[in-house]
Amino acid sequence: MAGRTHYIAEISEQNIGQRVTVAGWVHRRRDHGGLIFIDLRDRSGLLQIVAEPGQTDVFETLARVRGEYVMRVHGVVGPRPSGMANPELASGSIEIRPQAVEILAESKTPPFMPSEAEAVDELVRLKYRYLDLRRPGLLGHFLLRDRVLHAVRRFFHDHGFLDVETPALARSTPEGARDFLVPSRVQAGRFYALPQSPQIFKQLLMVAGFDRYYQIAKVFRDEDLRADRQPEFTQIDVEMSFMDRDQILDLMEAMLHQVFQEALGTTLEPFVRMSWRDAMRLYGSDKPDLRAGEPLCDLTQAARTVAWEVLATAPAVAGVLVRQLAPSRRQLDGWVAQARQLGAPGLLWIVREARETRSSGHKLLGAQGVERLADAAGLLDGDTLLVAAGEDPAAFRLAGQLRLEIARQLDRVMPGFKFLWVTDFPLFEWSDEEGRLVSAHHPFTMPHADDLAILEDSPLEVRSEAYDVVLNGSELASGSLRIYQPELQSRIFSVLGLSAEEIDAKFGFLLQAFQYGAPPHGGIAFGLDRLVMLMAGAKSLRDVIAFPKTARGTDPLTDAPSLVDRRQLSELHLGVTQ
RNA sequence: GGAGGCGUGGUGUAGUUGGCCCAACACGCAUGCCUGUCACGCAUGAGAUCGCGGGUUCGAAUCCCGUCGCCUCCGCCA
Repeated sequence: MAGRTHYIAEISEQNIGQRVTVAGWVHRRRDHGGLIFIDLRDRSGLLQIVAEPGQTDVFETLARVRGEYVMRVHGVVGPRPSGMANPELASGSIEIRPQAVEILAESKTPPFMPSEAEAVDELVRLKYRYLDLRRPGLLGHFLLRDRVLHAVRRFFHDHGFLDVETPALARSTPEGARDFLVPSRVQAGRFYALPQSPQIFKQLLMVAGFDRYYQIAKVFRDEDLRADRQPEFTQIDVEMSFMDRDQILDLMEAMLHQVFQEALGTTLEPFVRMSWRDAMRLYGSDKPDLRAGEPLCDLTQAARTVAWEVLATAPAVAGVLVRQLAPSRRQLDGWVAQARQLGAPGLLWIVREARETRSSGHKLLGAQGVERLADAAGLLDGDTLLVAAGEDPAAFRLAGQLRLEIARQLDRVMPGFKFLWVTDFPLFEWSDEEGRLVSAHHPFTMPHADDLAILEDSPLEVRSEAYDVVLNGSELASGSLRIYQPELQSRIFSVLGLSAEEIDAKFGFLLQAFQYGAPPHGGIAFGLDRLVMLMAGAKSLRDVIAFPKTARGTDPLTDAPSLVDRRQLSELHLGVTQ
């Protein structure tokens, strides 16, 4: 007896009467003394093995088997006795009557059983990640991840994209996230950086005339972690030449449609497209969650005419609509408290009911002012309006956060996948920390053609040809058309306040490349892990990465990062301070 | 860097207004019984000095100080 004839999921009632050999782990055993049931598990599923005492050697072997032992079972597929089928199990109507069994490996009692629920502390699960990954639920995420990657690769290959690898040992670039550094042994005192993205290389590939590039690229950012941020993660990195923005958006959207169709069997709706400005006005966020109900109301104009000066003179007044609820006073107070916690000075509420309109603003605005705001928001009987006033983006951001929080509280977030494109991001933003303008996306982003004239005079007004894919309130991809004219690139650098020497030292090679015939080009990068996480309905990136890091950046399984010995350090010309 | 939550047998939790707790329950584990279970059942048993260090007290899982670890969020993430 060797190998196996079937994966468990391949065995069905069609195989009744056949001899099969299966191999896997003991998921669970039920020992009745005179009768032993074993649920055998392989990657594909579960199957019941029944041992009766008649065949002594088989029975005795199965009697000493324990959870997570590895076994091979050779036997005949049989139907279960009538009334004994288990509808919970795909193989619930059949079982295997073993003729020979082998224990291939014993197992110590595991710290937790893969057959048990998710309730085990995550630190323990990470320390025994190989056991955790045996859990059918977690395994399922990786089966999905594989299908997604396969669909992605097929799409790009079929559309003429070349899969090209770019260096993992690259040059440190200024701007952006903190780099992971790798010391050079050969070049004393010098460092490589692990790529935050293959950005510069893929642009050089466009200069090289590769025309269409993609890569499933591992990238690294040395920043603090979150449930949806790991220090190393995987991007679907894409770049293409001679395409305008809408052609790129169309093609990338087609890619996602195909991936969802093939990996999940889900047909997506066409993606909404929205400018950054509209996204901020309508949702108070550059990554709106379209599942969380209606957009915000812009009440700034309506508020101009009310009696209360604070509202009338506020640069921005934003309203959150909560339809058909009749909230309790306690609920309303809770939202006000929440708004305060988010940094708002206050929050006004208006509840329109058939007989009267309740509001916390009657004293300040008068009944007329309350009605005016309610009308402007389109408030119907039974609806509630929350009003936040403040600085221009701030009031909308706050209202946007409240919109989300309340939708979650009321369990009103719709299921499904709501995609949108957000376009026309600002080219620059002000950095308080650095006291200068910085690129909102990256310094190679193409400015909007209509705004080139104000590049130097009103840089903060300049829109860019940058675009994001947003899925369910989460940034899934980010990209842009790139600058391909060296002169324009120099203008951008100088608006960013980089000196000629700095530019030459940091980006000289790129600018030089652009002097040898750079095609117009643009691209995008998708967060693969985030995509799989959202598709799987997982709460954390850790659930879709085989060997993830903890929130403090450690790996409890291998105990990385670790100390290294003095000799390794001295070879690298390094000393550790402190 | 900041805020919050958590830390008690292998696992999940209870106990946290100090003494009734050298710690309870469930799962798991061991042994025995059990021929149709599928979270099998029944019985018996082993297993934790309560993250770690210090302090207060006649007495600390429980109070105080410090520290470590995990999780979430803010900052940060071109």
